[in-house]
Amino acid sequence: MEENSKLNPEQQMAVEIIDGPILIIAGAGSGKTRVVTFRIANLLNKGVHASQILGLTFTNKAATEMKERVLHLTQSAVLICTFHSLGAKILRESIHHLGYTSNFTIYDDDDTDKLLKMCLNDAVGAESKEKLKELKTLISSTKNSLQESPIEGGGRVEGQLFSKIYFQYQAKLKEYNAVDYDDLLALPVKLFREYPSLLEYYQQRWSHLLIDEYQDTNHLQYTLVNYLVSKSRNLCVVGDPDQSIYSWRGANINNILNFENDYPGAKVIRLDQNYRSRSNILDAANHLIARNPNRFEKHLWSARGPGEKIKLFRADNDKMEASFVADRILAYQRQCDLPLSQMVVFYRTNAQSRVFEDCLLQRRIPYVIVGGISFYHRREIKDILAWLRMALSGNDYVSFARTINLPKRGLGDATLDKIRLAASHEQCGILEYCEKLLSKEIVQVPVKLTAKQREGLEEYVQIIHQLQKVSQETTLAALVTAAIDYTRYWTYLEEDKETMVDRKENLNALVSKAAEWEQSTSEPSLTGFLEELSLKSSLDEADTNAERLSLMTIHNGKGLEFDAAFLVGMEEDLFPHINSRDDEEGVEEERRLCYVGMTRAKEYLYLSHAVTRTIWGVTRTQRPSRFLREIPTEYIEKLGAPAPYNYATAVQRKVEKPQPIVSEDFSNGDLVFHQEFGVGCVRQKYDGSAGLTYKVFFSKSNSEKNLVAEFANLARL
DNA sequence: CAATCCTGATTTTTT
DNA sequence: ATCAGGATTG
Repeated sequence: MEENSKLNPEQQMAVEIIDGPILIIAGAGSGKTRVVTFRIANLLNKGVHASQILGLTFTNKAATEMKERVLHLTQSAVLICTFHSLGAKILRESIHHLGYTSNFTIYDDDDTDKLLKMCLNDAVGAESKEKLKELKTLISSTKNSLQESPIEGGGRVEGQLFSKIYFQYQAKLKEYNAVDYDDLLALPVKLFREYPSLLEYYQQRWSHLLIDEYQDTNHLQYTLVNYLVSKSRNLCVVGDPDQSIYSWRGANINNILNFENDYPGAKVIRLDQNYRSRSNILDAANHLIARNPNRFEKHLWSARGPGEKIKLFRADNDKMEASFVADRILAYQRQCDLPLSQMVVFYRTNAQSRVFEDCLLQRRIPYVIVGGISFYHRREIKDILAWLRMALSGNDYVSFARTINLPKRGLGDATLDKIRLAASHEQCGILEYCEKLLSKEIVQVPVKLTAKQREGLEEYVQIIHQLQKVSQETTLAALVTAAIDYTRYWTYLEEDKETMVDRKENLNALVSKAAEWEQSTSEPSLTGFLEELSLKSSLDEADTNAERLSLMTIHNGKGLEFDAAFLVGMEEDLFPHINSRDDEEGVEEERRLCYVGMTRAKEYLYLSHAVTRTIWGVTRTQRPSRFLREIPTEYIEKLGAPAPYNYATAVQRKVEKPQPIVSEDFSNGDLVFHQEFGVGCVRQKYDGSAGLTYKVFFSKSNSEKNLVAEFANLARL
């Protein structure tokens, strides 16, 4: 919809009621973002100061988008951020009350896993994967219950063991001056409880709150918000119970269902007009979701006309399903002028992407997998960041353990454990302990080191000192470069020739990001940079404008829309997933997930399933998903085996046997094909350390690779 | 302490 | 089929 076209009456109401609690039930495609933007503009018009408004979202992407739209409409900068970065902000200002310092580290899942493993090891001397997983959820549930003491677990982990580990885990976090993701929400709540004056300060600071995707809030987020608005009661929440798909992560759908009870006198506004989908698609989705017994009754409608029927395709096997989808996509692109960026393949599990990738590669259809491993979770990036964290605090044992043996310094697990325990006894930070140990200062529990180990540790401590010095006097980008240089990280990378070039590229990208970030921030600091990176996900990097087909899990599709959507693998035990099969609430959530997937489509929706599917090397016979039966047949058109699209087969034949060319005659701009990486574009030709090298951009991975000409295996297209 | 083989697990993952 | 982490070697 156009930015300045008229709001419908419900949208208008949602914009104009600015005081008191208000719940906006915003169905799929009902113009939610627009309403939120206009609402903020209206608040500003009515005299609310920009600094008093706080908007909360779940993803950085959503926050950035909303911030930009508000800026565009009103020229005002309003604080719109994720729940977790709000938590981080509050803690940076006030965490000293709880005995941490304000430059605390934020641990991601990787880091907390390592910490938890340590605790489990210390407690029972052994660890099992299953227990680890269970402990993780128990810890998270404890924090979500707002208890200081561990909750009862119903599983294999004994209460006493869990209790011990929980306290250990929490104590270690504090010792290392670190917080986990849950702490970013739980510790502010703790502050609000224990320091009423602090609470009052934050209540005054933000007089008007706005929460997006309220159906996905967990108890911590609910409580945090509840504290903040309990005085002003100016709370506007936006959400759709039918799109609640994160209960397995602790989201509580009751937060939105009980809103009127929690905030008496709340106004409820329903946005029922869908501006996105053709009514065949929307009505089909409505019928499906109506099967869920426990829900807020609502009925979305569309004025966009019926459009085409939903296409249902039954394939003999998973490979043929993928070929069908790929051929349809080519046809849409060439015959209907649909850009690839307006099409999407949705699947239930990540493992399903593989067969599609192969197929798209063969047909030279550029694609991108949205989600997956984030740039910031790559090993080399995490390594360098761990060095920087050490330079920052020196207490962070997890980062210490990550970096101490890079490259090998003869300090393995056994020695590390000794050092850790000794430092703990000594009651000093890990770096401080190492300094003492090396300077032969009296330590109560000295750790015996071999000459080689001592030398290694000396070198390590010296590097940290150098980095600390550099961090005082130079730019962030230079600091990151220094971290790479001083640690001789490139030498370390060269041990693995296979991955070396890519990893180096990634580190260069990290330096660029540091420089960029420094430019765009008013008060750049290492702490701030590290925080930004810990709170960033792979989704935030995805750029949806490029001319590429998107592949993603349905979970990752929430909030997006496409002209054509292909919902694949509609089979029992895959979707609904086998792990949800036996419990009614689980199936309901799967059904909501299906609803989310269907309502992403504007014009064309395809549902497909395969009769046999190869999973983990085993071929199984699959039954069609129950969801297919739950959609009335009047909206569906069954497709027979499709005539393969001629162009596609022609291209496929051509590409099936690309001639590996050992060649030095590519030039910038040449289109090439690589067996593994797919279609690419030559960006640069230069003399690398390993010989003549091409820098090629591959659309599949959305990344540049350096290929040594001799092994390039490229075919010109 | 490091290298190697082997076993076993593989839903979704906003932060 | 694949890959990460564990146990077992050197």
